[in-house]
Amino acid sequence: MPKPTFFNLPPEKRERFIGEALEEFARHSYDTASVSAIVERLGIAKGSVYQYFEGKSDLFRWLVLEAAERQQAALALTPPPPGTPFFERLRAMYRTGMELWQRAPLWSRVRLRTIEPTRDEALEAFRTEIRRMGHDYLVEFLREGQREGAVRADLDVGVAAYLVQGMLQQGMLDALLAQAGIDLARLPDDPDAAARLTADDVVRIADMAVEILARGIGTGSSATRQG
Amino acid sequence: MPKPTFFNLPPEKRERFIGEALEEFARHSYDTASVSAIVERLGIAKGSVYQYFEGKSDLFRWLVLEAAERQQAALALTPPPPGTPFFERLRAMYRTGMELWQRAPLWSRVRLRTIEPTRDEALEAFRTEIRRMGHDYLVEFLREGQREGAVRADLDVGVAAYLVQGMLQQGMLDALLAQAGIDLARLPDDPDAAARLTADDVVRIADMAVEILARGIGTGSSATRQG
Amino acid sequence: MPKPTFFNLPPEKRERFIGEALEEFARHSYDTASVSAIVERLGIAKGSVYQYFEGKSDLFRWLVLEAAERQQAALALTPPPPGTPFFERLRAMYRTGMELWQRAPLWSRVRLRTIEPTRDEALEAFRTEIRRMGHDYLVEFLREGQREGAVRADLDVGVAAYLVQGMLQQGMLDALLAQAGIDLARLPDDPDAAARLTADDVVRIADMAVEILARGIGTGSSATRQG
Amino acid sequence: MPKPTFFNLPPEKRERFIGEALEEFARHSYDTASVSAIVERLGIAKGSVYQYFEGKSDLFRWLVLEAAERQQAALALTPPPPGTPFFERLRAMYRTGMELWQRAPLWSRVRLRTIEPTRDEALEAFRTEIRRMGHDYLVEFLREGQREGAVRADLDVGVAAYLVQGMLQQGMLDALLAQAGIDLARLPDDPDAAARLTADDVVRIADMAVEILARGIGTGSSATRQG
DNA sequence: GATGAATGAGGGTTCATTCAT
DNA sequence: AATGAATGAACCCTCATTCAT
Repeated sequence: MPKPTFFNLPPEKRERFIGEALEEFARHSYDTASVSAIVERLGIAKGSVYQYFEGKSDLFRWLVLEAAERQQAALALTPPPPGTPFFERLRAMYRTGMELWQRAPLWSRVRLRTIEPTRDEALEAFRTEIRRMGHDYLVEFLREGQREGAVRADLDVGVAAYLVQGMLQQGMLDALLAQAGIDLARLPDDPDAAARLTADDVVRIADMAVEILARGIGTGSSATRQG
Repeated sequence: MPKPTFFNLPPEKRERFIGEALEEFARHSYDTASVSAIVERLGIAKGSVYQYFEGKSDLFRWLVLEAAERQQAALALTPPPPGTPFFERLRAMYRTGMELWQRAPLWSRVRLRTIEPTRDEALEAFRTEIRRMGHDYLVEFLREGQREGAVRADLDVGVAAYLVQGMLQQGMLDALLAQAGIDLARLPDDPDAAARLTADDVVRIADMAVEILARGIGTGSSATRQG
Repeated sequence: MPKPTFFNLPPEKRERFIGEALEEFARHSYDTASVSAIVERLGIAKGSVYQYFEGKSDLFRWLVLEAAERQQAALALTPPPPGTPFFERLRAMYRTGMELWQRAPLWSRVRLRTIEPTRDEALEAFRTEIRRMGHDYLVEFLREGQREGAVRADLDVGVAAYLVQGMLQQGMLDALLAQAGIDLARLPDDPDAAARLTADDVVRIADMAVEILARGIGTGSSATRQG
Repeated sequence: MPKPTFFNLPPEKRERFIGEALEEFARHSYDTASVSAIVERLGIAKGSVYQYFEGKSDLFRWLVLEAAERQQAALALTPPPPGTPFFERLRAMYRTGMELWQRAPLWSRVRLRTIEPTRDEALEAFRTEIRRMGHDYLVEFLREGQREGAVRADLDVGVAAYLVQGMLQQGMLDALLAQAGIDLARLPDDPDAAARLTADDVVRIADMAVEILARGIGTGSSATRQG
């Protein structure tokens, strides 16, 4: 976690720091990201980073957690009204997720850095924990769908959660990037690329994914219709 | 591509070399993999690597292409008989893919290294090309399904291919690893972990994925039933 | 020397400061001791150290001198009655010294830091001076012994002083630590280790050293008998 | 331990390397010695050090062990004839030790670096082991003296060994340095200072130490006479 | 064909000290 | 009087690559 120093920074300076750190870790994996590169772009002394954070891994951890929190906050902003059918809730969730990708692609990218293993053994525990939380959340969500009769009761939700997550994480990301005509590696070079996607593109892709899932794991009793 | 020297190597020596290089790139991303580590384990001179290959990226490229070829070869070994329904062909394809994971997890792991961007700019073109090929292949496969009336005609196969690939690449991999009780990062430490999966486990997961897809993107006219 | 600020400090705060600084320099040599570590444990600002002292070396110098003064004060507390034979005075001196080790091992440890050379050239003059004083004191003490007929008259006290000091400084320290079952490096981690020595242990070791010296450099005219 | 690379080095280059490394670790404690300083003086690349040794601590360990071996070898060169009285053997031992100090003061200095604790936790085990061996050797030597009737039977040799070692290690060293008119810290700056000591000086100091010990711990039955 | 010593830029991290607040 | 952010040099170590042998 950041040292108090970090929060005492003038907001403008802190934002600049976050911006550059975010970009570095969005652009490169944890291992290949470089503290030196960050401070060079910022034009500050290398030692300063260690006034703000315990070290590279501390900075990384904070960015990832912050990214997760911002995602949570965005999802919590527009909660579906009570009684919304399961797959509608899923659709809303992923539309929101994709809008986030558009508005803050770097944060979303860093959020997904937890997928990749690291050479830093101490980070692996953190990574595993974050991943487990994501999986558990999805399992519980699918179980709700089963209780509501929307998801097939015979589905092994433990396994299904991985498949669904794969489609919604890597799959939708790749689809979006292809639509925007940009490669994952180039995204931080051109963070506005995501913003150039039309709302229609985003909605269409999210809806396609949800429809496939609705048919694929749904009972069919509450057929989902596209907007 | 390897220099002639590499192919002139005594087969046993070449195999040893491949084995260690494979393990290094399975264990670590391109950027974090270490040529030094490979030669150290092999007990050969560092310069030898540069007798066999142009350099690190050349070695990586060859391993990835070799992995792809071995996968192709395995798929070509048991071609489905003419007339096999579309989703049966998909199921066979992914069962085979997963059996490959069990038999040769390191090759499969290296094959997927192309998902990750790299700091080596020169490699990015290669990576993009490989990925495009994988995507194109899947798009064409889905189009076949549409022509056969097995896949919904209104599906945007360009987008769907990404979703399907996400589910079948990251999703099935995660599901398999969870079943084997091992983390992706630990896989090369324990290459036998994959082998400990029962054939039943593998079949069950592959079939679940294919069933979800059959319902999700299929027309329902040729419903797939599990064995 | 400390700035006036240091002496204006509330006594409790000053004591805390001394305690942590003492521990740091007891635990580590001058060069490897860390000002940062001290302020971190104290929870005060780094700049404060520079309000109290000129810098790291100034702080170190003061601690060493203070340690020497406290040792002097302890020795002066129980002066041997006039007429006490030479080796009895020596014995009393070293018993007291060892009791000090028990009561205040950290101060004693810092006192001996002057044995070790330093990278800080400016400190070397101070270190040499302190060492010279210790040596001169011992030389003078041995001369007294000669005048009293207790120490052999033909002894080159200049050289002998070094030998005696070696036995009594490094030798007795090592013996004591071995008795306490602790290594010098671990002493500051467990300052109570010294306190666990019984008075008997201490007396026995001090007496053994003094007896060896009495026989070794004494005239034998006033044979020393152990209590 | 050094890598093979080190032993494959042209002898002249290897000697230069040893010389500079030796000087650095003679001049500074393990913690404050600097790999950078060594390579700078040698005019070689920093990476080269890591071709020869695993790292700083590996280099240090080797130097210390090498120093111990050279000392052993020197002692073994002139074994006392059978029947030599105990304190004569001790005297010979320490005369040899001091001649070594004269001929190779840097090696002797590095040998004693094991007295100082280190911040490198991994080194502490090595240091403790080396120290224990030295102590054990002296204890056994004193026991021999007891068996021969030369050392008082009632002496606690475990404790006495520490006292003797203190006198002979720190004490004789300080005496020698004072005689040579040089400080321990300045020794590596002027390695010839030791060589300027006359043989008489050395013999006189060693003999004085042995005589003190002979009287101090001896039975007096085989009185030692000075040459 | 094989070697392996040499390179030197780059990695993350620690530190005592300064100085504007 | 106290703060604590900023500095920047120094630390040890790793790496892919080269090239004379």
